[in-house]
Amino acid sequence: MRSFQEQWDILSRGVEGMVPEDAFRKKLQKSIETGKPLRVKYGIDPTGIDVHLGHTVPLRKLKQFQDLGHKAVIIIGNYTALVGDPSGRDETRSKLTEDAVEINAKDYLTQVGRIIDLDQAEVYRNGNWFGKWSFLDVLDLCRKMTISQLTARDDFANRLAAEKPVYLHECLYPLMQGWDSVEIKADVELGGTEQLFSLMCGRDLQKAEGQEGQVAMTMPILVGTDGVRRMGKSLGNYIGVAEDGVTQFGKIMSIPDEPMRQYFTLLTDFPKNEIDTWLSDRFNPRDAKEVLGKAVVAQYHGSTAADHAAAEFRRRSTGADPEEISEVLLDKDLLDDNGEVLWSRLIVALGLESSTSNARRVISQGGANFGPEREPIVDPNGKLKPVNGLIVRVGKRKIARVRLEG
RNA sequence: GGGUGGAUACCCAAGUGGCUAAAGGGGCCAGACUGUAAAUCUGGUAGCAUUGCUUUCGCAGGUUCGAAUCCUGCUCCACCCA
Repeated sequence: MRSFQEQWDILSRGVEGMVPEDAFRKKLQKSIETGKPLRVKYGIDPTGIDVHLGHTVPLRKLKQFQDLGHKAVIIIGNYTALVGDPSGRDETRSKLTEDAVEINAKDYLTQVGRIIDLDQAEVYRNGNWFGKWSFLDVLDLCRKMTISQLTARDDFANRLAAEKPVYLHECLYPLMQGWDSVEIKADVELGGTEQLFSLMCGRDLQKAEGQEGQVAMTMPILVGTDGVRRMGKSLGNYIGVAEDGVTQFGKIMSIPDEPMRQYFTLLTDFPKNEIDTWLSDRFNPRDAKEVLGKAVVAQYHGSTAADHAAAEFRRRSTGADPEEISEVLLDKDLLDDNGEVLWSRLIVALGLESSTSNARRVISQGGANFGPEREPIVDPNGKLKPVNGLIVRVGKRKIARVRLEG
């Protein structure tokens, strides 16, 4: 087992807060002395299906614990998912069915397995215990918190101030999450900064049950590809771990410069001095972003794929077409008696635009071209006689090849 | 139980009889510029058989030459008082 200082250096990297910090030091010290690994909890609610880089921030931290010999304990919040975490939310989450939650849960674990060694981890569903509770048990749990404690939270306070609803079941969420810690006797719980309330709730409940009380280790919220708002699926600014390398790489290249340091710190293992070098004036931010992109893609697809993604990106940035162009079989019904087809219809048929109106728009704006010479398509009412293998481009990214029948 | 306010396009939000496919903002799309980044600027953003036609303003009816706007009923939501 590594020394205290070595572990501390790794584990404290990129951490927003440890509450309380000295408790963590003690726990870590004790773990080293006794050889007993820390139990590190991370809970996820299977509400969606795409694990994105924002989720990987605490997951990567969990992996670091794991690599240092500690025990990763993953809680699948199949019961809490039915409630909906109000943290960081300005509105109530919608309810899921139990079946949907279970499907999501399995899918989640597959994706989480890309980061965590699941064989070495303990995985629990909190329905295991909550499913057996009686109403009396629930009431007993409610006894542990006051309304004023709840309303002190920004999430709720803001919503109340904005005259938006706060439901009773949402108030139970932190208590449920906290109780999970009691059940699994967590030493540390990981979460985003917005989770602090729930994490501390776990600590309080544990102490009330005669346990030591976990340390809340909060991780910064990763900003999304827009560089402004938190990364999230519903905001459309996320990079999914299941996405292909070329897509991931392209998205990373498209982030603003400002969040680069955060991305480097939270998503890669580069030592700090190396990150400083990349982000110094001596390097073009573009190149630094490329390093970042490769490092991230390599984690999910391997270094070969990362190199390929970077090369592919360069190809496109020099104006070349991508290596692989999707081919679309053209329905001959679209052709008129002369064997011609309207450009606008062709563009829709190729899946480059969603409606002929959109296609016409993009044509009249000069956003479409075709053929090896990239001849512009200028007339929204124009037609052509399509040939096999014809390449049509819309905008900078959308491209497709025509295939005729036979 | 009582009262008040609300439901408008992807989202927020104006509009209270015709000039409204519906202001403004966000998002998104295209173009310019660039490091194919961001920022900025320009244009666009219901559909179609596109100089025209059709559908859209919670739902269902009604009044009117004409309704998102008026009337009736219904559904849903929030807040306040108890």
